[in-house]
This record gives sequence, structure tokens and C-alpha cells, in this order.
Amino acid sequence: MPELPEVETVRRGLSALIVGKTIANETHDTEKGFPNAPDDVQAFMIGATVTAVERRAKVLMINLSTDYTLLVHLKMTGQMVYVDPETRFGAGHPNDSLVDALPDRSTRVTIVFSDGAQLFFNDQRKFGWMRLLPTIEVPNIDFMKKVGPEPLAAEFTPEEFAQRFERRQRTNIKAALLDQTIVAGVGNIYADEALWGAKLHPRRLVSSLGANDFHSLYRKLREVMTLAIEKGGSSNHTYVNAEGKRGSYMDFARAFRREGLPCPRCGTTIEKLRVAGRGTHICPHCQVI
DNA sequence: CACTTGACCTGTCCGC
DNA sequence: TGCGGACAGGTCAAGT
Repeated sequence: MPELPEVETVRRGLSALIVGKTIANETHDTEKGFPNAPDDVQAFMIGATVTAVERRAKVLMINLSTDYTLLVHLKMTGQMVYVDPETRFGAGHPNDSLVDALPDRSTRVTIVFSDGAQLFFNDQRKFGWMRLLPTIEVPNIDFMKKVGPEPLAAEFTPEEFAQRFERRQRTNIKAALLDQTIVAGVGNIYADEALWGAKLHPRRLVSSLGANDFHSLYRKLREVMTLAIEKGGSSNHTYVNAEGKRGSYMDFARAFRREGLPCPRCGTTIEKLRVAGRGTHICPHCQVI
């Protein structure tokens, strides 16, 4: 999915598009649209106005005037797509685009606002979820209690970053980076990109890294995530922003999905391997065990 | 506890 | 063109 930069891009888009709008209707498929939803989920949504759209780690939080919050995790293939009825062509129109075909077979939840605008939660692989909880309960759910700090927070220091890895000495750095309880929001793309930037092999054991390695990884992680947010995220396959548009970070990627292409730093051919059960991309010259 | 692996789903791509 | 298998941006629940 959507890692931190993609979710942040969606958050910014939604924030501009739906804050202040009132929910007129909500429909979801019973199978996977709204797992764990209370039976009366609609009672807490219909008539509510969206007061803010926030993000923590890879989770979107849509706050409602009813003091309830809609939590959304996009997992691998989730999308939150807003469609303005004024500019919509309709499927089959010569100028139609992704948004004009919605809802489609991947649509799990549809929210309709009082002005006729629609918000679709689509999820091809059905791993994503939505939950509705009292806003005051959000910090108390297991995920929020366990998740690590936001890597882009101004107060997040390189010292804290290094210290968070102390309890994961015996695993490799890539697995540790992907662990949401150490640092929030890192996924497969930005793990590879940050490790390439820091010239660290993803199989390096955490116990083998020194203060300089952590410092460099900290810097590169913040750098790639900041750039990715600027570029609207990465679209390999299904990811789109709140307006149904793709992000362009992949045009700037240095290692991720670049196997067979030259390393932008030294020209050596980028290789693909498997680390922590995930496809992993490295420059075998810059990143050595 | 720390760590690894498989499961959850659907779609696509690659090799035969 | 069809078919099987591997793989895909993320977590979890099990296993060791």
C-alpha cells in the first residue's frame, strides 16, 4: 500500500475536499466493506459533518462532528477517491477517467455528501479496513498504543531513532525498519530507498550497525519520505490520491523496482533479492554486508 | 519477549 | 490463448 507518503497525500487531498461537508448517506458491502462495524454504523455518520482529516502512521482519521472518527487503513490496494458530481463525465464518456467508472467491483464503501459529492473506499485485495469509533477512544486502540513515532515529526531526533532499534538486535535492518512499532509509516518502497541512500545492505544485522549508520539512515529516511510527499507518493499499480490521480515518486526512485538498471550513484546494475519475505532492491556495490 | 513464516484476497504477469 | 505459479505497496496470528 500506501506507505506514509501516500497516506499523507490522500490526507491532504481529502482535507481540502471534504472538511465541512455533511454526510447524507453511507452504503457498504456487508462482507468486507466495513469489518467490525457496529450494526448502527450509519446512525453515527449520517447527518455528521467532517471536521478534520488526520493521519497517524499509515492510518487515516476522518473526524466527525458527532465526536466519532472514521479510521481507514488502505493496506496494499486501498483507495479513498472523491468524485465531484459537477465534473463527472460518467463511465463510457469519451473523456472519462478512473473516477468516472466508480463505483466499480472493488468499491467497498460509498459515502455521499449533502451536495451530491461522493467518496469511495475501493480495495481490490480486501485487506484494508474502516472502523468507526468515538474520537476519544482512538488513542486507546491497540494499534495507536503500539505504533512508533512519526519519522517526519520535528521533535524526532536521530538519537531517538537509533534507540528505538535497541530491542531488535538479532534481526536484519530491513525487517526492523518495516516494524511499525519501531518507527511509523515505513513500508517496502521507502525502506529500500532509505537503505540505498544510507549505503546499508538490507540484511545487515541491527547489532552490526553503529551510531553513524543509524544517523545516516535517519537522514535518508526523512529525505526520501519528504521527497515522496512532494511528488504525491509512488504509484506502482493501484495507488491513487483523493482525486484518483497517480503519484510520481517512482520517476525519482533510486533502487526500488529498478532491478537491471544502473545504480544512479555508481552505475552498477541494481539487483533484486528477498529479505524479510519482501522483494528487496539493492546496489550490490554501494550496499555490502 | 524476539523473531520468522504463512495467511488474508484479487489481479497480473511470466513461462510453458 | 490457456493454465499454473509467483508475486504485489501491509499487517496479523501462529509457530519456533
